[in-house]
Amino acid sequence: MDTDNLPEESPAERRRQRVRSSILDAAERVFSKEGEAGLSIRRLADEIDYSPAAIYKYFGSKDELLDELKESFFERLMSTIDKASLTALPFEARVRQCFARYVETAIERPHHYAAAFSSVPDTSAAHVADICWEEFETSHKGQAFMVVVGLVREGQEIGVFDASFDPFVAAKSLWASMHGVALLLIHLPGFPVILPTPDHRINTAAFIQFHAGLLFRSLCVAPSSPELSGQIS
Amino acid sequence: MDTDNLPEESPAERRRQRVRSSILDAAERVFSKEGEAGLSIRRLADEIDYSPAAIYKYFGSKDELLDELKESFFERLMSTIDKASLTALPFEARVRQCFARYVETAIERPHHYAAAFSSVPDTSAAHVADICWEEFETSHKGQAFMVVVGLVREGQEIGVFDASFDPFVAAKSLWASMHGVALLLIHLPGFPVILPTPDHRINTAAFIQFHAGLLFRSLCVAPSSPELSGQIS
DNA sequence: GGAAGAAGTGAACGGTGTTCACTAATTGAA
DNA sequence: TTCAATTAGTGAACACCGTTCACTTCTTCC
Repeated sequence: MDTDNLPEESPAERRRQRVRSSILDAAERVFSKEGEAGLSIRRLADEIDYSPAAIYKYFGSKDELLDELKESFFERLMSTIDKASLTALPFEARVRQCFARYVETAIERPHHYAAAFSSVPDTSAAHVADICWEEFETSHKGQAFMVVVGLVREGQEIGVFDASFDPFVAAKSLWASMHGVALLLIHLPGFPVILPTPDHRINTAAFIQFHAGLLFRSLCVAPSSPELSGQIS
Repeated sequence: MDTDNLPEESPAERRRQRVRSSILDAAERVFSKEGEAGLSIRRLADEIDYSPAAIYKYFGSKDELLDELKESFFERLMSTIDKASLTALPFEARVRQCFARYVETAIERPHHYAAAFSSVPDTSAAHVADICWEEFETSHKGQAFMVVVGLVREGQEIGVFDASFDPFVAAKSLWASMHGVALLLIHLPGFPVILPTPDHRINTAAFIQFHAGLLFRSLCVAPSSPELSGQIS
């Protein structure tokens, strides 16, 4: 039992992994193109020439299969932002890079990103408080978040960002903003170009850069008028 | 034909409207609580003591029914932001109010808001360019957007906001940010409180205000260092 | 009163996720 | 090598879904 998670090299196990991968590959292929709507167990079975019931020997349910797809996408998203944060660029360029790469990666696979944030938990009970930090911190989501926290802290240390902001809260704001841009571009892709006159039309990449500029700006040391800062009460 | 949209007062018509409303009411009730997942035609039929087929005498399809739910929610959302923009508050307070009321209204009905932005159009073809401004401008979404554009313009006119920003692009940024905060609060409601130490915990309302402050700040006249501004290339 | 039309229904079609008894293949030990 | 034990894979079924359609029943209007 102790050796369960080691890579068993028995032919049976390798065969099993191969079939499992072929299911995931087919799922990835269909999901990328058509999203959750186009992905059914029966179609997946068709695609890999197995019976629908066979899939259940490899995945407990459709949701479990989908979760695996989403999780591996999150891994990619996390590694994207992590890599961008480790470049040798000057601070502002690095922050903008992180933002841009995150949004670009998100809209590259719109169905994945949208589906990853599609569940609406009921906020009725005290259940909300159950979500604990430990659980979050070890997830890919959490790791990506910590990268953003790190950037805020760095900006504060070098005196570019306002040190009065709580880095966690500021990072949350930054993330919410990235999230919003990514989802707006995914759900309303025509939006960046449907402005009234050609003069106002800008493309997606330029908009991402513009927004990154605004975000950076919002955290910088305070402009002259101090009453504008949004402090936590 | 010209009088089609006038309220016909024949008893038959009134009866018809009553049944139609009862369907929508039941749908609203179920959808608010359980979202799209819990709402089926058969269940709706059960709830109002009709057969499933009867629903199709009133709505062409389930999607059509859902669209009506979403549309009326958008109407409420639009009127919320519109009303907030017309208060007699000073400029900054008014902007913050608009932001806060938008996000609050969104998370009040999480399923509605999430569903309203759930379709992922394929960005493959030139189809994207088809979305035209006229169509957008007359929608509730478009009207809400124009309110934000108006606020940006006002800020620029009174010299609080940086006049070099294109109001449409800036408004789009603002909206993306509001959108992101709303969706983050909907999909990860535990997020605002899952910070590592109690010191960093803030509640939802405080976070919304904090973010509003950041947003306002990001549009204000430039801080001393001019290279920080995010201009459109 | 009787024709025309609208309201409402039950049964069916093709689709979905999932289960389960079943067979066929593979494995490991005697 | 043989044989029991385990695993892989299947087809049929269940309970649900959105939707359609022939059909009846009720209402409206001439």
